[in-house]
Amino acid sequence: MLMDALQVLECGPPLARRPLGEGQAVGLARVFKALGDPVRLRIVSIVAGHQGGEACVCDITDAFELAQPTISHHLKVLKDVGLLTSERRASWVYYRVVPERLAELSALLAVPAEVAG
Amino acid sequence: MLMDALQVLECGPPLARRPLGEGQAVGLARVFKALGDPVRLRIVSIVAGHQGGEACVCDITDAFELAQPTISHHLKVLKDVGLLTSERRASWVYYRVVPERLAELSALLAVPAEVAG
DNA sequence: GGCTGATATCCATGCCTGTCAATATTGATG
DNA sequence: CATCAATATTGACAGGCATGGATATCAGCC
Repeated sequence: MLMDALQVLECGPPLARRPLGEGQAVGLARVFKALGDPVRLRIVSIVAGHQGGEACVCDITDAFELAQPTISHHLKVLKDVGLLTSERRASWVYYRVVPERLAELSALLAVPAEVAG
Repeated sequence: MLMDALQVLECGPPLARRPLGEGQAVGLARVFKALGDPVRLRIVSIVAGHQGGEACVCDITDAFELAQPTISHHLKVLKDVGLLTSERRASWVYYRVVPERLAELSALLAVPAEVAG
């Protein structure tokens, strides 16, 4: 489902080199849209910066004044686009970021010399 | 309005170093949300990759099968978050990307060693 | 000043989404 | 098995957003 976008990015040139195809744009837009919410951005930040590179849902929930289902919803969105993975250990579920995914986006937005002047 | 997010990013560490504050997250989320649409993503790509680093609205409109007001709307969104600038020359309006803005996002998503393992 | 082409704004509409209450699921523990 | 804590799912609702038609603005031209 998202694999194609991932594929495209891994060997793809940055944004400016050639116009994005519609399919690639759809896949990428989903990932950016997932980051396009303040709560989700903070979640990624919290998880990425947490001890051991992982955080359990309770850690995240405590950082917001939002209902637990809301946090769960946001986690699902981030997981669906491949930005987070989850692993259950005992009663707790631990989330961690997918560094490759962030790296792809970072590379895509890296400004090539032609444009940067 | 968006200057604060810009400010924050310019000297800020990447996502994982410390949890994003709510205000920063709101500003950044707006930019990511602007990129969270396939049409807008392609627009940025087209403008960035266009001859001379700029494209007029007609160039962009021709690349889609969307009504002109729709393209105009997307351009406004991208401009409002600081990803594009526009300049009127004669009858045409030319848009260009703001490289610093892309660079900020790219840097923010760059994966630090702790997380990349 | 009128006319024409390029772009922006306004308005309406249908769809998407963030939020939460209620409920279900899952795992540990007694 | 009953219970409790942690997390996910469901359903509903309000606000937001992408789209396009109609219209306005703006620049060049006759």
